[in-house]
Amino acid sequence: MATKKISQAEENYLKAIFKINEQEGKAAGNKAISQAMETSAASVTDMLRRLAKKELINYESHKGVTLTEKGDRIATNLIRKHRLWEVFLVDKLQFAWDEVHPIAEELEHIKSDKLVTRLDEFLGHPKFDPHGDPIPDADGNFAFRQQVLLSEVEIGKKGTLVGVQEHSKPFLQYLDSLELGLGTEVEILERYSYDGSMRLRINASKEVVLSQKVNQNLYIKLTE
Amino acid sequence: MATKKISQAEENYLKAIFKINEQEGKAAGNKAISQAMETSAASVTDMLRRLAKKELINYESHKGVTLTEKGDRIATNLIRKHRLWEVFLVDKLQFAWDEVHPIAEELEHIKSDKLVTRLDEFLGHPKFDPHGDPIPDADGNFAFRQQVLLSEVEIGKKGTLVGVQEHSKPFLQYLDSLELGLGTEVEILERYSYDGSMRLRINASKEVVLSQKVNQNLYIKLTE
DNA sequence: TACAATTTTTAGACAAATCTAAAAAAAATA
DNA sequence: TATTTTTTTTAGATTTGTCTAAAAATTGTA
Ligand SMILES: [Mn+2]
Ligand SMILES: [Mn+2]
Ligand SMILES: [Mn+2]
Ligand SMILES: [Mn+2]
Repeated sequence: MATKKISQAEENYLKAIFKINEQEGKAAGNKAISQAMETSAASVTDMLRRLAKKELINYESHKGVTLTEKGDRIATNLIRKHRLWEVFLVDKLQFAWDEVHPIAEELEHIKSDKLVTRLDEFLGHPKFDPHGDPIPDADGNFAFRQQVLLSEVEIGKKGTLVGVQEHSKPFLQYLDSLELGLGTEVEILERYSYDGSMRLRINASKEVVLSQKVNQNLYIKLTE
Repeated sequence: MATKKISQAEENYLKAIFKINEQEGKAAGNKAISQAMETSAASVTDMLRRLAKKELINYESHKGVTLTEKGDRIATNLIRKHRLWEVFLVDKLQFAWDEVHPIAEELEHIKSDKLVTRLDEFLGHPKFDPHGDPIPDADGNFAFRQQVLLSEVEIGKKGTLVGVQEHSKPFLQYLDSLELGLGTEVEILERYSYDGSMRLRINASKEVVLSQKVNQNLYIKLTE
């Protein structure tokens, strides 16, 4: 019954399964996992068997996997650690939001509950990470925030940029070049139905035009 | 020529070899390494072959090992990271000096030069860690400090506690219970030749008696 | 429903890091 | 120097995490 040791590789799989379950709203297939982990399908089958033996996932051949309660707790805690470290890197060490992910990918595996507690405290119990993603609390509860994709917002409305759907370096750097970041105020001026692009005023001054690809990846919190 | 990837296990061996070389002032034997790493002698032989193939150590069967320049650079950088993280844990997250070692043992393996640079800056370029051990700079140079073992100090002399030889949790906790920490002022009042114990005044007030075992593990910087 | 495409599993291998038991080499000692 | 003790290496296994190629199962489509 003693909780067996969980390797870094196993932890990464659990996190990947958690995210696929969340995004697709259903059991994660071998294919999706192998893509997320950038490994072969055969490796995934091997690992799923190991995780099932440790009772971290619910697994039946050819049926896709979900996390057990134990697996869910571990995955949620990893996400908590990952996002707290990202906040540390940006807020305390002045990293840019496009450079923190790979470092947090390593830091999330440091095993010390006290470290997480103290870090959370040190950072002032942040509720969202540098990309606007919610940081689960110690019990695994994610903060909820009312938000809409920019692509869904009507003309004339105003709001604040609170999150990004995409996390890639090129995307984040493109936003930087437009001076768009979390907290930026936006007002929708126009929408071009031809290609789904939109014209906005940002921070009550400059105007920018965003392609559909971009405005489908930005989360806005509407003003009132 | 491209620097091959170095595993966490390999890094830990390099650090152990560095420390044995330093402490014993000569090539590290298989036995000493296996004790430091808490592994079998056979595992050490295996690993030494791997490290030699990667040109990180100078190794000839039955002759003991030393680090190559490459190996030395890696070991020194690990020590730098380990000690910087210990400072972070104590100074920023309020950990006690007896709890940080195992966590730093994991944190030292995070691979990002920028992270080390930024952390060092954030901490104000500390020269010594929470145990008084010198933190090598980015070029691998260790700060030097004039210090003596308490057991060598003559009666009547005064000084400041600047370092500990032993790092074990029980030892550090015992010092805490005596209210002895880095920076504590000590004055040598008496030395009992029978068992090598010493009577001291600390911080110009309380008196304590320390056994030889203790006073052979404390480094003092003499006043003047 | 039958065939084709896709997904998943199996079989067989490999590198890394470890182990135990036994053999070989070096060091200590009588 | 000869013998004993200690250290180091070898031999042979094991676990973890990965791979490729091929087989089996499932899903999609004509
Ligand atoms: Mn990770
Ligand atoms: Mn993030
Ligand atoms: Mn370590
Ligand atoms: Mn230390």
